Parts: sequence; structure tokens; C-alpha cells
Amino acid sequence: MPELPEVETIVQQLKKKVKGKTIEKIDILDSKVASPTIKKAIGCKIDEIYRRGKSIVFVLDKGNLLFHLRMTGHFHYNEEKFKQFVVAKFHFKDGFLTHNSIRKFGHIKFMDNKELERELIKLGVEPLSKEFSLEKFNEILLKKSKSNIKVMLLDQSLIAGVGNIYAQEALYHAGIDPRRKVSSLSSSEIKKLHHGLIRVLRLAVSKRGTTVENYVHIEGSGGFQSSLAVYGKGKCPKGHSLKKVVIGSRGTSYCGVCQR
DNA sequence: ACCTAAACCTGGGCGC
DNA sequence: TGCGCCCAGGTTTAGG
Repeated sequence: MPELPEVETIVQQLKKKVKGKTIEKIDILDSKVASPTIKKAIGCKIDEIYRRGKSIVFVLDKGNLLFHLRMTGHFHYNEEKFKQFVVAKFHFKDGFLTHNSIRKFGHIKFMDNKELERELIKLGVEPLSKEFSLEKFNEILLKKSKSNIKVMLLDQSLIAGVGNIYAQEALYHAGIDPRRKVSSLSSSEIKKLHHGLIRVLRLAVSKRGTTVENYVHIEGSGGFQSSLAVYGKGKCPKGHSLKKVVIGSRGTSYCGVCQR
């Protein structure tokens, strides 16, 4: 399931494949996922491609395309892989890009600059940017002191791009029990969590993301799954059996020994 | 205003 | 073997 590191990996590859190209034709195979408005992008050149949170933006010479993969979105370039799940096909002079979605949870929309700005302003700070300082993290925590720490980490309006995998991993590395309330965290725990979150995201980006279930980037699979400490695991790296609970209506693994 | 939980959707794993 | 239930989870929406 693509979170920040997976989406970042996909964006780097999309840039290599389609940046600078002109969209000559678009086939829409599922109009629920791929809004018919994206046909406005026909004839437009892709000037830039970037990530914001878990969203992908194609900046066109006129307007923008906004993609959200949710859990099962893929891209493929000049390949007929996962053909039955193709929701949209973008044709270029010398190739084609498909967007596939197994569970059809994602979306593709055409947006003018104003609409895009309104959409992206809802997202919180980028955790790998300079802006995400320890002071900034403290500021965010202060606003949400009553909520649960893991639920807070998943709130895209506060920090953009963290999902269920990396929230659990960061909490493990910080030694914090995911059931804790924000207000119960000491300043040294906050420091460890801030550091743990950045570390785990950076490492995952360098390994081109985590491949579990459906995630595949354009050029293959990610490598972070070998570094996972708790997500989908039975035991933590120190060999303790993990506990599984539901927090914020999502499955959550943690180590009752390492995380307090 | 706050939080929780269902809904969206489909493939895969598992139990019977 | 095969049917069917349940689970996965990002985000929105509905309900409490």
C-alpha cells in the first residue's frame, strides 16, 4: 500500500518515463476512478511531476492531473501488465502509460491551478522537508494532545504521507506503545519519535519502498520489507512476540516489551 | 466540535 | 475441492 516512500519512488520513475511528453490520447476504462474531466489533458505537455503527501501531481502546460493511488494503484509504462485492472491509459507519440487499480479506491482528476491549490492546502507538513523540525512536531502534538498517538500520525492534515506501515514502524523505533495518548509523551519520547519517523521514511525511500501485497513500482518491487520491525510480523527484531490490536479501526502490531 | 466506524472495492488466505 | 467469510487500508462520509 503506497505511502510516502512508495509514492516518492513512483514519482522518480514517472519523471524518467513521461516528463516532457505530450499526451496525445486518453482511454478511460473506469470512469469512477478516472474522472472523465481528465480528457482536458489531451494535447497537453507534462512539464513537471511531483509528490505531495501520498498524492501525485502532473503539472501540465495547461492545468494539472491529480492522482491518488490509495492502496492498490499501479503505473506501468509500455507494458500490458495487470491489464484487467487498467482504469486509464495515456498515449504518447512513442509509448503509453497505464494506471491500474485493483480495488478501484483511488482517483485521477483534472484540476486547474486554483482547484489544485485548494486540494493540497488540506495536507499537513511534509515529514522529509526542513519544515518538519522538532519544534514543528511539538507544535502539532500540542494541538492534538487528547488524541491517540498513532491516529495522530495517520492524520494527513497534520503530517502528510505517513500511513499504517510507517506509523507502526516509527513507534517501534521510538519505543512507544501505540495505544498511548499524545499528552502522555515525555519530551525525550517526542524527540525519539520525531527522529524515528524521519529515519524510517528516509531509509524506506532509499530502498524504494516496501512491497507487501500489491505495491509494485514501475521498475519492480521495493526493498524495505526486509527492514520492517513490526508491520505484518510475528516477532520484533529482538525476538519478542508481538501483540496485535485495533487502533483507529486499523490493525496495529507492537511489542509489549520494547514499546512502553 | 469532537471522535468512531462504516463504506468504498476486490483478491487472497483460511476454515469448514 | 470449493465455497464463502474475513481481512487488508486511505480517505470520505455518516452517525453518535
